[in-house]
Amino acid sequence: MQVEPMENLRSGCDERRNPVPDEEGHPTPEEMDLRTVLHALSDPHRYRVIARFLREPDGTERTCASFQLPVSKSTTSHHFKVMREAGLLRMVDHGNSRTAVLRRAELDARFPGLLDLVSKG
Amino acid sequence: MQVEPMENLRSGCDERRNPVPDEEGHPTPEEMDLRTVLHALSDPHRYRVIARFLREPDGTERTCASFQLPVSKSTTSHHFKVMREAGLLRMVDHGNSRTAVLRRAELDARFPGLLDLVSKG
DNA sequence: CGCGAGGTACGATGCAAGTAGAACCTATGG
DNA sequence: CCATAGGTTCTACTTGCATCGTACCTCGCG
Repeated sequence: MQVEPMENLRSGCDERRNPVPDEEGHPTPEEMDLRTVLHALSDPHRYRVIARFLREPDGTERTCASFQLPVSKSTTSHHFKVMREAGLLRMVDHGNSRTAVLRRAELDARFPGLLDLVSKG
Repeated sequence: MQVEPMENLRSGCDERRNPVPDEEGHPTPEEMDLRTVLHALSDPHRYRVIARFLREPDGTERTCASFQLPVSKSTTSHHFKVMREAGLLRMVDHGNSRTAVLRRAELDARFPGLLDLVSKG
């Protein structure tokens, strides 16, 4: 149950098994709303997830369960849905499980400095 | 009975810079918490107030009522209290009324880039 | 001196959001 | 082929928060 890096580097049209990312509720950078992102980050559990992603190399994939949030499985899923719909995370289907990836480059381009604030926290 | 007679600090009505931040519940930059600030900004009304401040010259003072938020007087006061306690605004006593000032320089130093995001919004 | 304007404090209320349990889904692996 | 792991969805509960009305405060001004 360890985290495999998998080297999922989104270079150009890198698509694993998920041809259309937007169909799963991922907003494009233009669709991202700052207030929605701020609200997503204002929750302690979600903030912690993003902060932890920021301490790891770019492109790191992690399962929702690997964060071991002190909440139930369904609540964890809810929080990841909020972050996904805000544009913070991208969910990648891996068959058996799904992993989350911080949309770092897109967020840095859309909201410059925001992730830096979180990483400095 | 419920109102503590805090010492009256205004020796001059046109006193702009308040040298003592903590007396009225203003956090120091070190006391500011990013999550608290993000939560304060995630509300549409509060976001609008900050965004409007950012369109005006630095140091601009405005009364709470001047924003004409589509909410009641007590709700407006509540929102300004949230922003004040988060560190976004500084309330300045002017005897008859009070004005709010965006703590721009302090926020820029404490959370670099945050206000820029709001102004680009 | 009382009145009004601008704000704050408090209690109540209604809705949004966090939370959990249970049922369900999908792919992997024995 | 079923058991299991990891996630999602549904429903329900509960907490938090925005909202409002009311009461009250503090000036400044008739």
